[in-house]
Amino acid sequence: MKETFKDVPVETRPAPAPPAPAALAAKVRTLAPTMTRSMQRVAETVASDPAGCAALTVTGLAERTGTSEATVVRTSRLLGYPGYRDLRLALAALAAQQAAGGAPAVTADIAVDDSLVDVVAKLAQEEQQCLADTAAALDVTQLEAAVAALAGARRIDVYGIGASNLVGQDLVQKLLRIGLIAHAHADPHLAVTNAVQMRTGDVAIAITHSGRTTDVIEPLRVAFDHGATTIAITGRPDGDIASYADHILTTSTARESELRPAAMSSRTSQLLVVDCLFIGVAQRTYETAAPALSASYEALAHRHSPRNNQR
Amino acid sequence: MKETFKDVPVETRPAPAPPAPAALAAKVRTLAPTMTRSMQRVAETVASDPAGCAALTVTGLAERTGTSEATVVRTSRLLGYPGYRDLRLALAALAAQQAAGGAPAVTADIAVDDSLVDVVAKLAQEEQQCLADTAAALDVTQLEAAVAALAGARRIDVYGIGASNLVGQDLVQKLLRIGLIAHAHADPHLAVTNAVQMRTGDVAIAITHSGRTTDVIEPLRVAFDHGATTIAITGRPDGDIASYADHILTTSTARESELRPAAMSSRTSQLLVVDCLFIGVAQRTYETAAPALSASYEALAHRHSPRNNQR
DNA sequence: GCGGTCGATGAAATTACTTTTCAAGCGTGA
DNA sequence: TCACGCTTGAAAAGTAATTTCATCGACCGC
Repeated sequence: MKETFKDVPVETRPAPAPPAPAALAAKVRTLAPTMTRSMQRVAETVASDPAGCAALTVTGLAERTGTSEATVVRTSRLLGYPGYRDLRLALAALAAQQAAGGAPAVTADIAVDDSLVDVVAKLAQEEQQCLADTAAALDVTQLEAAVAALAGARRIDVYGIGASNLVGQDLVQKLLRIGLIAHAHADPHLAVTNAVQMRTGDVAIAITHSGRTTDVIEPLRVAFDHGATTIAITGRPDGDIASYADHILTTSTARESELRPAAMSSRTSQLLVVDCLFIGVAQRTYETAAPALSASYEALAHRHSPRNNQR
Repeated sequence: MKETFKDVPVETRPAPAPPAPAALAAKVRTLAPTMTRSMQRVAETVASDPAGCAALTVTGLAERTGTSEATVVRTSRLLGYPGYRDLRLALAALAAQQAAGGAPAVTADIAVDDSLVDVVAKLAQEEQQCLADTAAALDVTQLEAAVAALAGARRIDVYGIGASNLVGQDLVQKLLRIGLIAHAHADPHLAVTNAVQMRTGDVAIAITHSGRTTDVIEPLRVAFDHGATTIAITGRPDGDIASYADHILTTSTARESELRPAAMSSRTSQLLVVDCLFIGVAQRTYETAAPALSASYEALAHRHSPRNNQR
């Protein structure tokens, strides 16, 4: 593990510094005059194409520069490294830095003629931003209240339409896993019909990005009127839905473009909120949640083909 | 753009993928389950301290991880590098990138007694990481092929169970919006029944995190046998499902804790992949997709309560 | 101009590191 | 319990890096 501190050769240069990472080009220029011709060739090659040289062995680089291995090693020493091996590592690092610096953050909208590589990068970037925004904007007090209500709920109904319905189903799947009684409703009529049954001690959750989806507001209102605790997960805390929600969890809204419907970012945001709700509830009902979680995991085991899988 | 040709003749690896620079952490997590214990130790060490490991020789790293040189080399291979030497270079590059990027990203597991503030922060952080990992590890070539298949598909069937089913539904909702014919199947029997109808020109997509969910593999196999183009979205590209998939899109795997089932990160990852697929398809069918998108938006307008709505 | 000295240089020897091989160990399922 | 197969590290084999050393050529004094 110790580094080789072999006799520092003739090294009269002022290079007591640890091997430089990015200052390599500068060092080459500084030291060039003191170098012999062959060494200059090596140094120059290395400085002009770090990435390419990093892929080469001593022999390879010697060949490419038309010199010998010994010369390459000597040059490495002169540049401040213990040997070529270390110069090579520094070269790889430098190349990575250059590559990273060269690729500026992608913030532009996704365009029709973007390459798939760009699409992947931009989508990931935007969804990450969306998560960060959501986390920052989430009102923990409201979340706390919502979690408390859920943890003690006799029955939980979730209303959502379209993409929001999927989020609702996700939440319901999770809640069921920890032994709570939850239902997701997609059909507005059935949702209202069921909402009539809700009463104090029950919890109704409405998920709507716009905060104005009547098909979702209506059942929440009914549940609210019947005394259930109501929670709204929406991007518009000032929307119509606010009137009937005891607790409001705000999701973030990213700008949407033609190709990127708002559904995408709202979904990401909603899912984070839903996950937070779930974890919060699981924490508060840990005594029953933990065994329920492992039980549901066990129950699924036979659904997988048996394979060698040590873990 | 110049590559070293020296390793071309060897090529015993079925992995034409060039060793990834930044996707290393993601790769470690994705492949961790398939690794043996000692290899996991090595992979973990390497992923958690690239800079430190880059300074070590095989022997040094073997010592540090309490394993042997052979194991280190084996791990390097598994991660997609020709040998340790190249892994080391990648490590140096990664360290440089990290140093430049700055963000160290501390991620502790979510604990039972974490406050909700912590829960929100940790969840957001983990899901962001998951997105970044997925984007880094996604094989764009495979994605390209999958998009091409979808864009020209006569009919698209999506198979998924549980949380993966929701992802499938999300994809289907989006595809329907741009005028494609898509169905999501949750019932395994119906899925197989429908899969029998598939033929050349149709596309079947299976979504399973484990890659071993028989209820999902079976319909994909049937569709595959009937000549449909098959796509697998899975966290285990080496799973059973690979045999019946023309194109494999790999999702990333975050470590799961008791409170945070794998379903959470796999869902995030799957959704990103699905979004990429969708955008890709929308780009390629822009002529028809754009009007379809605005049409579906218009159609929903009356479902919202009329309100002053600036946007 | 000639011989000597000295630095530069690469070939070859040496050493350090990497990779491969192989047999022992260990868990698993019959 | 045994046999099988996978995991694993020790050591052999191989490869790359470093050092040594002899050669070469240039410069300089004689």
